[in-house]
Amino acid sequence: MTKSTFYEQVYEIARLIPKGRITTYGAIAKALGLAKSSRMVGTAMLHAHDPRLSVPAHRVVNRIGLLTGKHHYDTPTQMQELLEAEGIAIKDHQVQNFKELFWDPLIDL
DNA sequence: GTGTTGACCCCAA
DNA sequence: TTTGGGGCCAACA
Repeated sequence: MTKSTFYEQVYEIARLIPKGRITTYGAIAKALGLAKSSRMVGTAMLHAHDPRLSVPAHRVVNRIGLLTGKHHYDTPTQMQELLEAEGIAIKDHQVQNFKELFWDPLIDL
C-alpha cells in the first residue's frame, strides 16, 4: 500500500463497488482524501481498461450520473450495455435512479 | 526540472 | 434558471 501509486488506490476503491451499484469520481477522490482532484480518478479509470486490473470502470460515473467515460470504451454503447447488464437503467447516457443506485465508498470504510 | 493534459467538481454572475 | 470560468493534483513527454 505504501508503494502503490494513486491509480492503484483508485482501482482498489473501484473494485469495492457492489454489483448493480455505481459511484462517482468525486466520491472516490474524497475517499482517498483528494476531493478536489476528482479528475485524477477519471484519468486513473482511463488506465483501468486493462482486464487484469478487474476494475469495473463502467460503474463509475460523474456526479450527475452521466456516462462521461463511455466515449473511451471500444464502442460508445459498451458502457451502457455493461450497466444495463447489471440491472442499471440508462437513459440519454444518464443513470436512472442514480440517487438510489449511488454507492458511497466512504460507507464501506 | 518544466510544461501540458485530463472518464471532474464547485462557485459566481 | 443556465452558462462560464477557475482550481486541483498526479502521471507523462
